[in-house]
Amino acid sequence: MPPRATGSAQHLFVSSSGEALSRWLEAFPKAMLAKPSELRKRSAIVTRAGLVWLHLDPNLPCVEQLTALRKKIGAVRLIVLASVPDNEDALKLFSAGARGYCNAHATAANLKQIANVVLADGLWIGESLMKRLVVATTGALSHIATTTAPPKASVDLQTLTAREQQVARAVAGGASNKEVARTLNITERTIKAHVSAIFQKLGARDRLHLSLIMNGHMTA
Amino acid sequence: MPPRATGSAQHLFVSSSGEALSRWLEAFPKAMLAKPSELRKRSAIVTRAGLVWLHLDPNLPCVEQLTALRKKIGAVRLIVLASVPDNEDALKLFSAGARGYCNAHATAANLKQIANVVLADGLWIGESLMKRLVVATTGALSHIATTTAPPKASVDLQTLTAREQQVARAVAGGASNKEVARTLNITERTIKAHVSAIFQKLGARDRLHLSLIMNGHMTA
DNA sequence: CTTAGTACTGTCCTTTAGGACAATAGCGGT
DNA sequence: ACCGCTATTGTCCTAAAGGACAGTACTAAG
Repeated sequence: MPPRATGSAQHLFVSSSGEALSRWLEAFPKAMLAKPSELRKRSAIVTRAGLVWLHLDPNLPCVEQLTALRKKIGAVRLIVLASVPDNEDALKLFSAGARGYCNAHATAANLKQIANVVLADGLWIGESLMKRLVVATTGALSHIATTTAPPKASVDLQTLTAREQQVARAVAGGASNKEVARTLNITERTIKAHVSAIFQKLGARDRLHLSLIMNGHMTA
Repeated sequence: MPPRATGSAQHLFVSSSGEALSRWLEAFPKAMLAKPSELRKRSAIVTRAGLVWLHLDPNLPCVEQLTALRKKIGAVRLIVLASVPDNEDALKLFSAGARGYCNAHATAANLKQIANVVLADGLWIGESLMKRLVVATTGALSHIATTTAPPKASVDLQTLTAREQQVARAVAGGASNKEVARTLNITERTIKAHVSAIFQKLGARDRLHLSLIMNGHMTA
């Protein structure tokens, strides 16, 4: 069976606030919204061809939220959106049947990518968690210092020009536009231009997201 | 970036016998074949846009086969094909950096599906293993999670109050003040107060620095 | 020569961030 | 009851950030 296209799938966003982040609707304009409390019985809102996105309430235990939701909607593919991502939570949620776990502030492009993976019966694990899994045994089995080297190289910085990469590194490292401008001996305005281009190419919405992306805490 | 199509990706099958099962070539006619012994240096045969399929030799320890291969080909997406699938092995291999694990006798359609998932940065886990994850409460994965020491040795988050830690993690994860306010159901002004306190305590000068500090990219 | 890409700079404008200064309310300990 | 810590919110203000348009100059490829 060919993987279904993202666009044709039904999407249901479940959030305790009942409202969606703009990026969600940007990714899936025809998505439905609901509060956990609104989902009474086994409402067959979402079929097997769709996805359910659960936006975690940070004030409640995560696993309980998921299991409660599954009792109502049944065994559909479920992706968890966390405003405050946490690796421990992620593992529990996967054990509880989640097929994906990601930052609630992920970009629209990111959400689509995740949807594609999960719709194809894949599992989506964030970069950070994946890295911990990798480090887990490579560190335990052998104390080869090879793990120290590559914390980066996680994004296609290839799409950035040399100058843009230079700026991107500085910004991701915590420099302000003014600082970058001084060190490169060009105008702050120019830095802004580069930064905007970088955002565009990498799909970051601000410098903090850029930092997260370049440091492997978020997929571009 | 849109997920690459399966057909356009490079595929390299690594098998100790040096020959491929017919299904592999049926799925990817243009795939390359190689023995592990033939791959000497860091041959850049397969780029980031491709996939490497490692057919495990049942007579050798699986993790070693994978790590040996990774030393030669670098950090590419790698899928393990096992003639005799084993859940224990699968977990180890995922920890060692595999992005997929499946039966070597999988159908061509299956292989394509797996390729799609992994090429979209997803993770492929077999049905059996997935079931175990769902059932497991204190399985190997959670063991890894708890035993894997924080690779960043978090800062003195102790100095932060519970609420501040909550806010700090959200901010460090890329959320704006407004977003944090909404998820916590309090005013943006209050978030600012917390954020200012966090900066004070951790010695961060802005939210990006806070992110760097909390993610272990900065020692402060 | 023309076209595309890159680097650089400008102005105008809106939104966010973050600090300064201050206030109210709850909670636990002495 | 008083004190200290925490959570909450307020206003005023300055400085960054980031988008919207736009324009010039240089270079490499066609």
